[in-house]
Amino acid sequence: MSEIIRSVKGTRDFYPDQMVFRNWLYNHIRIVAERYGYQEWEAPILETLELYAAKSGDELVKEQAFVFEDRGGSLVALRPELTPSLARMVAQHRQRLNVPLRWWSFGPFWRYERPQKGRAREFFQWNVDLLGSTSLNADAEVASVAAALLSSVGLSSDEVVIRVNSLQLMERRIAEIGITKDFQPAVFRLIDRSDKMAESKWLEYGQRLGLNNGQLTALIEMLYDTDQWGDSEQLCEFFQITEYMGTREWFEFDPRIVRGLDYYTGVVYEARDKFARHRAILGGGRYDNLVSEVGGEPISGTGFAMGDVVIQLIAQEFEVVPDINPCRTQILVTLFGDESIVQSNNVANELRQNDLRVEVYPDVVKLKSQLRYADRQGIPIVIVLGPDEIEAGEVSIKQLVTGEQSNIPLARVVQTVRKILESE
RNA sequence: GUGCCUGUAGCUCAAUGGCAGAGCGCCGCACUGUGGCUGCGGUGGUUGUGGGUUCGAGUCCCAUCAGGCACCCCA
Repeated sequence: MSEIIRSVKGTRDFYPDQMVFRNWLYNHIRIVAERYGYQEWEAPILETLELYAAKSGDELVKEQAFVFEDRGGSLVALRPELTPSLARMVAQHRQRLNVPLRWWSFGPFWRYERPQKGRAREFFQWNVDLLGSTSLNADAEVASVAAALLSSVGLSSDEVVIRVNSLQLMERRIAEIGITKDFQPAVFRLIDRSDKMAESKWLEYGQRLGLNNGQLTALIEMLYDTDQWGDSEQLCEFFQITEYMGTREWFEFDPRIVRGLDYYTGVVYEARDKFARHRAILGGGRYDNLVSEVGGEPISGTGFAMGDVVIQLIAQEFEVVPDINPCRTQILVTLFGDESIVQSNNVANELRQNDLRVEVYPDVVKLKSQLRYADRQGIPIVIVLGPDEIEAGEVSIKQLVTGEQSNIPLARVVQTVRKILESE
């Protein structure tokens, strides 16, 4: 045998037993999103590079996008995020869309980075956005959808927190410290790293940026001031609304949250496990200018994205993922010989016409092997159909969990199987 | 792109520079028309690849490929 061709770095193979998690997550996502009135949508997986060029931040486009030339010579990118596509689609059909828009989407994304814990090059991402409202009700609602999902999958606010901040508040604070506006992006990055770097390194880094000791001291003091959200009307209102929405317990003010994407303009947040041992589970916030930047009429939006990788790590860590059998088959019909293939298929078809999920064993092999297969697949019922049963116009129904087995007339197969399945 | 760590059976991992092993899995038999459990037997390998040092390399050295982790960035 020649060597097995390798999969592409950073991609993951989803065997049936691994699809179970993704589908489980997707089901929770759909139910929660619909509960809040959000509609599912999807964008192309390929977009022109131009779409991302000025909107997503240099790093994401220049370093992390999968970019290539198509056969016609145009530069296209595998989408590294969804929000620019959202902005484009909204801009294209602004007039016919009934605002406010509440949209959600779940699909694959690609970023060319070194795979590591919580990060893959191909990943799935849930996006939730509300466009056409500048009210903090919208921010609080979208963030509450995030909280509702966390709750829905079985996590608690003791395990996961959504840390919230306001970019306006931060801008004000930074100005008060005497840092000019052009330093702001660099200082945001410095703030972002404050819990990652050792304090001495962090101070060094701050000095390199040109901050003096007084400014650094003031900055540190600000970063530890967990009560200052009271100075932000925006945040006061945000927290107040989450109270009304019944999700207040999930949120916490954190002055160190400044999101990396360039297009955020207002309230921002990210969810982490309580002790921040993993990467962010989800991140989001308000973006006021995005749609106008792709050439549309200005429309304000707020939304978040959640990747599938970190939430899986967290869900496994807190043991909230149920044990689901990837095999959904309810009944296996055995095959005894080439002569009895008619009878086996007749029984299977009758069951299928009654909405039951049925397999017929494809090969004439020992009954032992057929039963062992059913056992390993976790199929609860086996219908044994051999010469004796056929002769008598019966089938033999075996329940693998209890080992019980009985012969019944062919005409009563459906009702008997139904009864067994209902009693489980 | 930078740094650190790891590559041994299908899987998880052992093996002072000196005969490549265990558990699990898989296959068979006990039980030729009955799974799981048990007992017995069997299958398991170019030690990632290439080179070097050595009487002798899974082990040491170099290169290379792959994977993991961290940085960068971010879901």
